[in-house]
Amino acid sequence: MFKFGSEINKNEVEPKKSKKQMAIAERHRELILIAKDIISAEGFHGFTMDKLASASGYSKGTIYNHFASKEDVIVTISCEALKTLAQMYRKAYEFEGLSRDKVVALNVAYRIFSRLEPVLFMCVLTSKTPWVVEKSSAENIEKQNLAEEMLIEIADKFILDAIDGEDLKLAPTASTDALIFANWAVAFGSNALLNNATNSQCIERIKDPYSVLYNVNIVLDGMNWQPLSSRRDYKKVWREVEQTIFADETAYLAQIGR
Amino acid sequence: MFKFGSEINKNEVEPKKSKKQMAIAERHRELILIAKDIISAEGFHGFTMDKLASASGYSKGTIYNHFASKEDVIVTISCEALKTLAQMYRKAYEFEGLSRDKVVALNVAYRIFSRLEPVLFMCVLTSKTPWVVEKSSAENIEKQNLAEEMLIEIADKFILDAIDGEDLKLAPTASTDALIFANWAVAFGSNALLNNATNSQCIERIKDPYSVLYNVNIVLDGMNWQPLSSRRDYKKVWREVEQTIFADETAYLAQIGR
DNA sequence: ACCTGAACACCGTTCAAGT
DNA sequence: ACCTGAACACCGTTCAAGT
Repeated sequence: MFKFGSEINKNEVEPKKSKKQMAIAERHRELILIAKDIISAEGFHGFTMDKLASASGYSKGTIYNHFASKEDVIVTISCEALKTLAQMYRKAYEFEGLSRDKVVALNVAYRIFSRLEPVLFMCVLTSKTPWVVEKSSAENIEKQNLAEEMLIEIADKFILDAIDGEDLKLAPTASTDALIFANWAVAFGSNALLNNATNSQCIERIKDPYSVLYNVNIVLDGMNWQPLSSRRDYKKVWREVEQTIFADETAYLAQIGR
Repeated sequence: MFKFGSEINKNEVEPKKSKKQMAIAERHRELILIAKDIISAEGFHGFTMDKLASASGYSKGTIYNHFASKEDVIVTISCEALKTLAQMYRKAYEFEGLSRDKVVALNVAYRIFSRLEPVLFMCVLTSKTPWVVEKSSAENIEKQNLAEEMLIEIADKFILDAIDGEDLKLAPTASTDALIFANWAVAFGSNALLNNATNSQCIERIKDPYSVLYNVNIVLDGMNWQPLSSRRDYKKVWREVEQTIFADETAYLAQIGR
């Protein structure tokens, strides 16, 4: 099972740290987890810097040594969320199957992530909002971009493999970036709209578990990524992915009924 | 030229109002416009209820007679934004051309809207965020849903026409809702990611004016909406739409360089 | 019935003093 | 060098008093 936080700061290139620095890094990890818990329990409005201070046992001054502002905490969580997502993408890449099956696995990963960790997903969404962007440090926004780049790099592998295996042909005017962007846009859009599905009827009617797959199929068919959805049962692939590489997560989600 | 606010409250079904009620409705319109201006000038953090009060000349108590909370103001702006967008969609529907050309027009409308009125677009995006949802009145969220339904209703016409004209075949397992959702997801996702394009490289490389069209083409090709993008120059259609029905808006955007 | 603005409570942020 | 928490400023929200 993927656990948010297990990797926080671990994969950063930071040569030889002093004991002090190690302790600070450890505290950083701790604070992010506590912040996430507060948001889970009390919502974004219930999350205050005071609560983060008292729940962690550190003073407010120390909290502000770690984060430039309240919004900075959200961006930091979002960064870590993207790293967790990257791990899941890497696992999706390991799925044994056709190149297009792997993309299905990628989208299963994204969908599971957004349901398994709604708060993290919301932090990512909220980080795209002026309310957060306006007040977060340039340095942290840069980190966020790097985390996004990392995801794009992984996504690139899926596409390059497909081109290598001749399941996909790049139009002379297109680039892999364009394809990644199309995928990203539809995945981000679908999940953002679905997770917020308050009670809009259109979305209500569409809330079946495969609606994301449906959108993905349209996009991949549009790219002419072989085999087309008319010639292969990608619902079955979706289920296979859920039951093999993401079996634990799927079982857990079924158990808590989300 | 589409002007946000010109239609505020005008198309609501509200039978015979007293003079007092008319005045209140008028003030409502006024407040929304002022709120938007403050956000434009000073950002979402610069927007405070105090400023809305003093800029409008009304007391805070009166402001709170109109809006349940600060977040409620954002949702209200978002609602009105969706109504403005609906007008633009209706105009796109009038574009003379193939059924698929009209969908291109729809997406030109959306793209123009998001550039012409970035603040409104951000209000729509921000309204999908827990920060706002948590604190807005149920009644207002309902209004937001109705505004979305209205957009969906318009979008439905584009699809039904295409089915009528046999440019598009509905798969037995699919529904028009599913197609609308796919379109909506890719449009929302593309524009959200593009408008926030801080400096992510993938997005940077892709920031040409037709990247939304590119995604739309993929989606419509995936639906097998005739004629396919390989058989028709939709860039040309996109430009035609810009230069005919949205000529004023396009000229204005070029002038201010956005 | 509607409007007002002083008053309140809460929370983000800072910084002088402490270790 | 890092930590503390009292103090400050600001802002969302309310409500008794006024018209």
